[in-house]
Amino acid sequence: MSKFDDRALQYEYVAKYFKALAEPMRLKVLNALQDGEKNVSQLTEMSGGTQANVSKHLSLLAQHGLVKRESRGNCVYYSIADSSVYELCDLVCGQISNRMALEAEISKIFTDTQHATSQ
Amino acid sequence: MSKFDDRALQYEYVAKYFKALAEPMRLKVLNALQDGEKNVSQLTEMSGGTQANVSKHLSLLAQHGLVKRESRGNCVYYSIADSSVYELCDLVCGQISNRMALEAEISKIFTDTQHATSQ
DNA sequence: TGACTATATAACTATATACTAATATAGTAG
DNA sequence: CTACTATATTAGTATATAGTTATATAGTCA
Repeated sequence: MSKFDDRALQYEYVAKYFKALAEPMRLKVLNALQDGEKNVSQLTEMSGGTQANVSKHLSLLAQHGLVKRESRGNCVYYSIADSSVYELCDLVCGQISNRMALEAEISKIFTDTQHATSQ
Repeated sequence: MSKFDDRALQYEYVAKYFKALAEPMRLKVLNALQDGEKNVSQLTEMSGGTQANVSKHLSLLAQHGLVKRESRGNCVYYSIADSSVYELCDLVCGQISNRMALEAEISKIFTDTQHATSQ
C-alpha cells in the first residue's frame, strides 16, 4: 500500500465521519442524547420521526462509532460514544453564527445604502 | 416563526455545513489550501481531479463560507475563509485514530483467542 | 481584432441515501 | 403456547449530488 493510497483512505474516513453528522435528523437524535441514554421509543418521540427511520439513523450512528448500543430487557438504549461530537457541533455553530452575523451586517449596509441612494 | 422552526433551521444549517466537509475531494482541496492560497489550476493538479469538478467543489465550498474567492488577472485564487475547518478535521482524525486503535486492539485480542483455542 | 489560457457552467449519467410502509425479529407477560 | 411491545430490516420511491464531457465566459497578449 503506497503513501498515496493511505492518504486517499484517510480522506475517505474523515469524509464518512462528517457525512454521519450531515443529517438534521441525526443531529436531532445526538442532541437528544446530550443528557444521557435514551431508548429508541424515547428518541422517536423526541425527534418527531418515525420508528423505522430513527432506528436506521441510530444504526448508522452506531456503525460510525458515534453512539453505543445497549439492549436491556425489551428496549435498546443508545448513548453517546464519542463526546467530541458536541465540540464539533459547537465549532460549526459558532462558525455559522459568525457568518450569519456577518451577512446580516452586509445586508444592513446594503439596505442603508439603498435607502441613501433612493432618497 | 416559532421556536421549533428555528431549531429545525439550525439543524439544517449545521447539517449542511458538515455535508460540505463530507467529501474526500473537498477535503483534499481544503488540505491543499493549508499553506496559503492557490488558483484553480494548482488545486486541480494537486488534487488529481478534473478542472470542472474541482471548480464545482470550490464553488460549493465558497457558497458555504469555507473558502474565499479572489480573481486576479487571468486566474482565480482560493484561500481558507474559515480556519476552524482544520480544528474540525483534527478532532475527527483524532476520533478516527482512537477508534481504529481500539478496533485493532479488539481484533488482536480476538486473534490471540483464536490462536489459543485453536491449539 | 483573433488566438490563447483560465475558470465556470450546462446537460447528462450513475450512485447514494432519506424516507415510507410493511414485515420480521426478539423480548415480556399472561 | 398466545398476545403484546420494542426494535430492526426489507423493498420501493424520490431526491440529491459527484463525476464526465462539452461549451460558455472572461481575461491576456499578439
